[in-house]
Amino acid sequence: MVRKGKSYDTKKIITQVKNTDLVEQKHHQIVQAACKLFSEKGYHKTSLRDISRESGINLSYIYKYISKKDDILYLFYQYISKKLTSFSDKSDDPEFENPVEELKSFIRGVFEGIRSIKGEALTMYTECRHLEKDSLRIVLAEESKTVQLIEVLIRRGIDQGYFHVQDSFMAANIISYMIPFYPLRGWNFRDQYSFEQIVELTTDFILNSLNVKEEHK
Amino acid sequence: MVRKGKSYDTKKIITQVKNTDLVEQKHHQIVQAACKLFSEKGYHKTSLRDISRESGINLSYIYKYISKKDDILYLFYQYISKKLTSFSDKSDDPEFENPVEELKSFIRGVFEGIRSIKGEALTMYTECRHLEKDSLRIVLAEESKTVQLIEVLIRRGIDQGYFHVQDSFMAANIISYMIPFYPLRGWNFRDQYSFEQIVELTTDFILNSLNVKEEHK
Amino acid sequence: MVRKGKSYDTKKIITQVKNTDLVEQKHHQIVQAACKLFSEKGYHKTSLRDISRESGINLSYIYKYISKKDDILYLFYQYISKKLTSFSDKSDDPEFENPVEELKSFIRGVFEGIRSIKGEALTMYTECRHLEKDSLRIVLAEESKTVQLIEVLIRRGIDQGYFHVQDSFMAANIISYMIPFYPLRGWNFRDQYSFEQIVELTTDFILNSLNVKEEHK
Amino acid sequence: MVRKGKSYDTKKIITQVKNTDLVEQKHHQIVQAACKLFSEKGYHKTSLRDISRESGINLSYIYKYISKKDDILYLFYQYISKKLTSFSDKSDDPEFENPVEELKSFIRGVFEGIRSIKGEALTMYTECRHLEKDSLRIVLAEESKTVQLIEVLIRRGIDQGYFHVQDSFMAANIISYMIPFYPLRGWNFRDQYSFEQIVELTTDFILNSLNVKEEHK
DNA sequence: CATGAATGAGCTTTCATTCAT
DNA sequence: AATGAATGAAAGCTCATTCAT
Repeated sequence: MVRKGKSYDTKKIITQVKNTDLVEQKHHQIVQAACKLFSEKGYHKTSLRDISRESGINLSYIYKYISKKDDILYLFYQYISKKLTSFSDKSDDPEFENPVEELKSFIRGVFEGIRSIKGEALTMYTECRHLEKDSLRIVLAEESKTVQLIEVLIRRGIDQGYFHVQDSFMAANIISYMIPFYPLRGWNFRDQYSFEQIVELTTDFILNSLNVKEEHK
Repeated sequence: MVRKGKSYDTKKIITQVKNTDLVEQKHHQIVQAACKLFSEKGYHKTSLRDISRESGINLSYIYKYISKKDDILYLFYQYISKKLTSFSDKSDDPEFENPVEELKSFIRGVFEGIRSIKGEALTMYTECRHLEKDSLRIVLAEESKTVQLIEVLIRRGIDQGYFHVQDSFMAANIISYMIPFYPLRGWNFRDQYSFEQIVELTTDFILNSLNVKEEHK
Repeated sequence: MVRKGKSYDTKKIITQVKNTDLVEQKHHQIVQAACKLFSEKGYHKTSLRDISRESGINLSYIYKYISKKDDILYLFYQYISKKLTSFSDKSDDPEFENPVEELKSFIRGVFEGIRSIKGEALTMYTECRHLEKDSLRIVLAEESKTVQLIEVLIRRGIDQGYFHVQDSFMAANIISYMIPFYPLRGWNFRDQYSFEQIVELTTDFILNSLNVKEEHK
Repeated sequence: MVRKGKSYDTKKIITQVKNTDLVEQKHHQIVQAACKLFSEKGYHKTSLRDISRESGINLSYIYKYISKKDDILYLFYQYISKKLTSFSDKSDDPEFENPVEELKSFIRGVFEGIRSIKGEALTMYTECRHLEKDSLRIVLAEESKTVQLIEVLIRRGIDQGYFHVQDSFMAANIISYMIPFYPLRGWNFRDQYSFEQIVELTTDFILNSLNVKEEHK
């Protein structure tokens, strides 16, 4: 039951500079600065002057590569989204023994990935409501894709008799919602568990919820 | 294993007016306005002028009851926190048949509660990082209390043989993390499931994860 | 043939301060500054900082009394318009011997008036195209009124046999167009004629154009 | 009484490129763009970027042909001035029956001419005060020439007994001031008169003011 | 001859906050 | 207790202009 088949377009940011390579490079510089600053003080408290200073690009010149501040937030999201997607996209990986293994690998992958960008991830989940309508839709669509990916995996697991759940789509939603658990809730237990333990416990929690038999874990 | 024994102090907001009743009343007015405005446009885009207008309290006069804008964010959190706590605090409820029933009732309670303040809840989870260090610590401590509450419940369930989990504290953390699932992720499925269904499916997911036997559900 | 009977509304400038007297006083201060600065360097080259400095009103505070820079241009026009109207409005004057005398008095009145605000008058005729649509309409309507006033005078003159022209409305337009002749073209002859001479010669020119007989002049 | 014998120098715009033909060609391109843009939004609201885009000349490259933005305004004036002059310069025309006919033809000529460049004409009269001192002097000198031309015509008419005025120079000034009557005041009657009517009525007005006898009109 | 990269200065506007009454 | 007047600082954005190739 894979729902939603919308086309997930990417919004093009209007730049005055045509040279695509350059644009990409500058955008990268800007995003790097944004990552740091947004993580430190959030989107609203980060001024374009801050970004200019941090990125080393002259304030007015930044406007050759974006057309408004909001574009930077979107750029930031694009960048983080891509990273997140790369963590969960294991299409090129070796075949898995079974869906349980695959899910475990998936969870570990995204947890490790998201841990590597902890600050940014927090920012991401925290500032997304300030995206413009357009950008927000695109970002959410991206998230939707992850949910679909998980659902496919779950359905396969169900078909093969490993998972037992009432509703694969809702399960997928919940699991995808678990992804930023570590950066968002870490503060409450980070000093009591190692990262390894957290992954393990969370994975166990999820597998249980999918009614995976003990012997398949 | 109930960890953390910190004293959860409440930060006193420095006011120029001493009459406690009055302070409380004005704070209430301010928070009411804040709730509406923060939900609409977020903390940063809400100006004190907006709050003054919405609350009907003269702009300068507001400063008799707070000392900086951040105080209002904190006030807002205090208010929402209390609401959230009230949803989960069932100490005065009738005895439950068993921990499973109790957990189910708890989940339903908080889901319904949080649904009733959807806008504010979203704001809460989204703007909390902009609290000042002090305020943030207090708010997080409040959250911690909920986790503890859940953990107690889980441990009771384990003792009575209903739940089977490796680590009750982590389980409690995850479950508490699930609380704002509905307002935060609703956008992806709100049009496909009724609220009832969502509660049911989520509950089922959680009970599974706690290895509740089918006959006890 | 008095055409155009539109209602000439005045646009209210949106201020945050309610006290009408104060608003009027501050507006006056602002306009005084604007008069000077606009005359010196025109509307666009005058910054709000300039106006703040010149008027002695704090930059941000100015915005309590206007809502955008354009408002100041409009305020300036209102002010000058009123002055101009006062020059041409001789309704309270003693009865004139005949329309010729009345016209002569009118011309002298506006010439003297406009001369007294020379700098501003120039600015007025020069920057009006930068008014917003709304404001422009109002200002032009004001001008229209002057034309009507003149037309009435001419028609009376025609009826009484003093003037002889094909089209009173067009004549009125031309005469009204002559009003800023002195400030706009003065540069070409100001050093060769006294103000008196200019008034006299222009008046003569106009009376001729209306075919006033030599004995009536 | 032809006064003013100043030498009407043309200000040379300092260009980095020496090739005169090229300079002229580029200047032409620039002016074409300026005409359009100034008419649309005025001098100050037109940026060099706009001009670059409209003219198709690279922004930095424009600076090889001018040295500051003001130069473009001056270029614009030169261009329009030349056009205006061409409208009034009928030296190569067939001989006229008499000065009345000549004046009538002159008026019609400039009215038609100015009508053909209405937008630019309005801009011209509206933005001229923003010219730099130097440029302004030159432009005004150019206008002075027109006045002289008219004065010569009037004096001839006086000598031949067609016109009767006190002061030919002032009359010439007034008539020259009438030239932009149509573009500047058109808004007040353009929908009530045809262009033909306006020319006719204005001409009549002027002839009257010069005391031309009815039989000579 | 022609272009893209880059900059400094400045503009309008908004805001949190304080002062005086 | 309550209000209106007033301010300094900064934000987002645009522009004329220059540099380097």
